Amino acid sequence: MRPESTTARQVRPGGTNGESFFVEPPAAFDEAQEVVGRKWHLRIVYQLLEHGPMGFNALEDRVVGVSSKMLSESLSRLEDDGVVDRDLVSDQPLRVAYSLTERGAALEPVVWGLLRWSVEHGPAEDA
Amino acid sequence: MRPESTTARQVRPGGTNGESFFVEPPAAFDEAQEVVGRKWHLRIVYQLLEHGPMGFNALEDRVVGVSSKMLSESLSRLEDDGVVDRDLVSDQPLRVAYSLTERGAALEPVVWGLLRWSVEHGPAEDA
DNA sequence: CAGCATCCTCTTCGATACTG
DNA sequence: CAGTATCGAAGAGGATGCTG
Repeated sequence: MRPESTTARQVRPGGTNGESFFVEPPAAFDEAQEVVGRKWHLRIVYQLLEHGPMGFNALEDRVVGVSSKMLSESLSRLEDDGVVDRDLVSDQPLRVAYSLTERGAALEPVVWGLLRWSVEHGPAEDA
Repeated sequence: MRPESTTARQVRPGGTNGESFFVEPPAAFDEAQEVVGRKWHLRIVYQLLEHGPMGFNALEDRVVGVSSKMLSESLSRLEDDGVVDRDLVSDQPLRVAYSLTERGAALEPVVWGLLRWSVEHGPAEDA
């Protein structure tokens, strides 16, 4: 499960885990949280993974509880982050299609991992 | 990669994905985000995964940038969420050890998945 | 259909200082 | 060593209403 074969950048400084104190790559967590830490992002990605490209209102229907403002804002951010693509389908009537980029689609294992975790290791019953 | 064999609860209502519009389980995302959505949680879990149980100050040193206040607050939450355990090691001098619960350790694939994703599908160069 | 503008509130996080 | 108290700034997110 460990990313032994990293391509772009490295997670670990070296192969060995000596006494010499190495730290996590803070930037990696920041990037991850930009996507995974915001309330609607993961839910949007999930819907696009499951059902493929769709329009604004289709998303609004499927992403339970989202308002048009939050959906719009989230989609803009996800676009900026290179996770979703927005394509103009037609002008009259106005129709757009949101889809996942390659970067976005690459989130699939993460989304499923998270869902699996929630399902299999439910909330702590005690508190 | 899909959670075909769920034990506790179900992600999908049925086996079939008909026209009849099913939605994601909102609660699952909420739980996930309680852990993954807060700034320090994932970084703390990461350190405990990598280095095993450790004390408060060891964590403070390893989790780059965290203050004692945020670390304390985060650990309390993670304890409440059943992700980390706090064990009193000795009274004089005061020593505690934080470790992952089973639920916490089960986050390993998610943490690695997220890190892999950041590393392999780096930030969008364009914007 | 596919959004944006405003306003408002609640939470999160950081800085700083202090305690058993 | 292992935390807590207090303060303040920033941002996320919701409600509502309007636009091309």
